[in-house]
Amino acid sequence: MLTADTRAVIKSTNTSDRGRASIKDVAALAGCGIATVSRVLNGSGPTSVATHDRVLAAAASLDFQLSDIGRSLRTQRTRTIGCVVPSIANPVFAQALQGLQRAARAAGHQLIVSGSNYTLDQELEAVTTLLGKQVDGLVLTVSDPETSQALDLVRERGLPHALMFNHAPSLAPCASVDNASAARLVADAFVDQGHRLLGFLALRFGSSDRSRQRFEGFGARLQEHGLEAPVLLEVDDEPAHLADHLPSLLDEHRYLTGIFASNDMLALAAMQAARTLSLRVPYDLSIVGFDGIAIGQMVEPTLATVQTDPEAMGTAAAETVLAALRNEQVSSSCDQTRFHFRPGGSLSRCRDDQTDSGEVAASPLPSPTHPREPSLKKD
Amino acid sequence: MLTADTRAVIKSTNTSDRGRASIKDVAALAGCGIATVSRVLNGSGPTSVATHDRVLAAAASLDFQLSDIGRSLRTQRTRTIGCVVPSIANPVFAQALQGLQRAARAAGHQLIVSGSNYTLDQELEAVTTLLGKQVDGLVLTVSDPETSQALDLVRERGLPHALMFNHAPSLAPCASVDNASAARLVADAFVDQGHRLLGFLALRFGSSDRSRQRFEGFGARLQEHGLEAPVLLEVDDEPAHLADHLPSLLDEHRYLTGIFASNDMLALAAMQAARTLSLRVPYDLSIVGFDGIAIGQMVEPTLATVQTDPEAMGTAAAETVLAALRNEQVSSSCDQTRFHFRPGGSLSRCRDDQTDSGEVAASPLPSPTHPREPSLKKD
DNA sequence: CTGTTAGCGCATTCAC
DNA sequence: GTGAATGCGCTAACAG
Repeated sequence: MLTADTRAVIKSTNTSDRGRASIKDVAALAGCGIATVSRVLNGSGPTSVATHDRVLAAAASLDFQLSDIGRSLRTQRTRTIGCVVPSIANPVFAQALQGLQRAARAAGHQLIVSGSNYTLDQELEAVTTLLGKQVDGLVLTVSDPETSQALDLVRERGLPHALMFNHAPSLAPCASVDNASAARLVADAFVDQGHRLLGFLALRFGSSDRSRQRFEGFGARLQEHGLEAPVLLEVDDEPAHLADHLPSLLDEHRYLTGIFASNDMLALAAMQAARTLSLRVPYDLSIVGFDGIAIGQMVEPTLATVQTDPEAMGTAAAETVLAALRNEQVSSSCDQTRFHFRPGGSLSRCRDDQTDSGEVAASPLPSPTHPREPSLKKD
Repeated sequence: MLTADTRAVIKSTNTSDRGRASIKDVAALAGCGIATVSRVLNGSGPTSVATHDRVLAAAASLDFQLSDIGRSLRTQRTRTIGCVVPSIANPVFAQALQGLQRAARAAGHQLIVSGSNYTLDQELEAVTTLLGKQVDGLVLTVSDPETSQALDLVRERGLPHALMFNHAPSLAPCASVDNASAARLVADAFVDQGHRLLGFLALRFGSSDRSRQRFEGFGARLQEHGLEAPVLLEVDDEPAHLADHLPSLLDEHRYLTGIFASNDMLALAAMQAARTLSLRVPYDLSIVGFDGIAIGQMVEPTLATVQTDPEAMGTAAAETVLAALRNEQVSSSCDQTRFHFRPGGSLSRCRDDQTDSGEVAASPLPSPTHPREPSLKKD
């Protein structure tokens, strides 16, 4: 009969040779079978305290860790959730990822993140790769749920999934805001301030359902106010080129008194572009964004925007797929996150305002003639 | 001898029953061995066009995809790189992730991202989990390379790795900027503008080597200019609570004319806090940041800062571990990314400046008395 | 050119 | 309580 010590000598095949220790090494060192090691380390099944301790000691001395890929192959679960968003660099998605991460981690899952750079092929490629990696679930923000091959693929596979930011309850569970309704609030805000000539600024309008929904809500509400549809200002270049193109775009539309930007990053970029043109925000041009990212409140003037809760969307999306992984029934297929219009210094009364009915003229309204500069230069 | 069709009937065990098809199903459908399927799908080894096509057809009809976990178990490689950063929500890390992602993807690798929330235990936990997942390599930004258990663990395991933002060439390959030298530039900039009473603002100073290196470079250079060491303003709360604590912190130190913030996010938050206190930036308080994130250029006044290239750091870190994965020799153990001081509206001449030597007094310097409010309210 | 075989590390059934 | 045996999906030898 072999003592534990003797066996310990006999093994020595795997551990030191190459890479990390395997469960066999631990079993050999502890003088037991691999099944026991598995049971101890997983806390499954009964074990005597004696062996329990021996296994733990052995594992510690080898600083052994069960291999996830071995387990995954066996259990067909990876404890991993895939996530693809248009851009990690956009704070709005970064915040959502934060929420996702927290929820996933709390449930013992890791996140594999992929960025699609707002393109359809990278979107599909990312999902394909993720499927190959056998993620247990998927959280996506796609360019357009109605036509997304990526989403189709996931649905075919029957993998637990949820959309973030996208709103398409009939296609997939989603965590989003009601973009159209939110955009209507923006229209109201502009109209309240006497604006009539408005533009809608979007990045790659054609490939973002969110942009379109916001545009439509905005336009529809404007028409209800008896105004014309907003002018669509589209930038479909690389986000990096924004600084180049935005100023000329704004310059071509100087007659506009207000611009609703499809998201806060764009709105901020527009504010910067306006400065380039010596247009003063909000006096010469009012700007409203969408999302409510933190930096919007740090700039001067502060950015008027639709305040949403990206982190909550991430959390909600995560909960949806986590619930599905636990085989729970998902109650609502659609998590509508709260939102509200958040006033800010970037939106003020229109200088061309002609309305005499002072009913809504409660906000501080600068006289038609303005001082040459609001702050930086002295006169 | 069985025809392909007959065999196709015989299988039917796995495919439709449960989950996805396996390589066996494809082999059966194509009427060949699994090895051939593997060869065709991987483009390894020779295959006749005939079987090649049959396999492809079979795979397509089952919409089969090779399982990464099967492959990983066999090859002991996961084509996956783990990454842990303090916070996904900080744009500086988001940008770095962007660079990382691009490089990793180009090399056929995925990224598993984890946030440590600037805490040591989450840092260690994240790395442990990542090791369990058998990532091929690791890219980290740790709180302090000298003492990080997480980094120790990785080094013990002998896994290819690289640090981002951290600068500790003796411990691990790293992609960073020379924080101390960069901070000296900031000191010069402040002194050039006649500032003498300066503060250094940091978040969790004790647990960030980057903060400390910047503080030291800043302080050392100030002393070379014959000035006192900067006052250390430390915020060690949750980043979310910044808005609460920062104003009172600044209020306690009204005598300071300039503040060097450890990073741009903090600097932006400080600018916001200053507004809360009706302190005008830069006239009442000059602020300089560090990193050079894009939003810094979108705010008004623009943020003076040290311009770095986070994306390049991500790329460099990725290249380092990718090279190691290809068994290439890493040339330099340390990739110093370029940086430069970037002037901005948030830093102006000190109003208390007593120097008569008007040599550098080129910047527009407002008179000691200012209008009551900069912009938003009318008087 | 192609099929058979042997594990990779693990969880799990089934005896003991 | 515990161990031996099986197979998850795949790639790499090795025969043929």
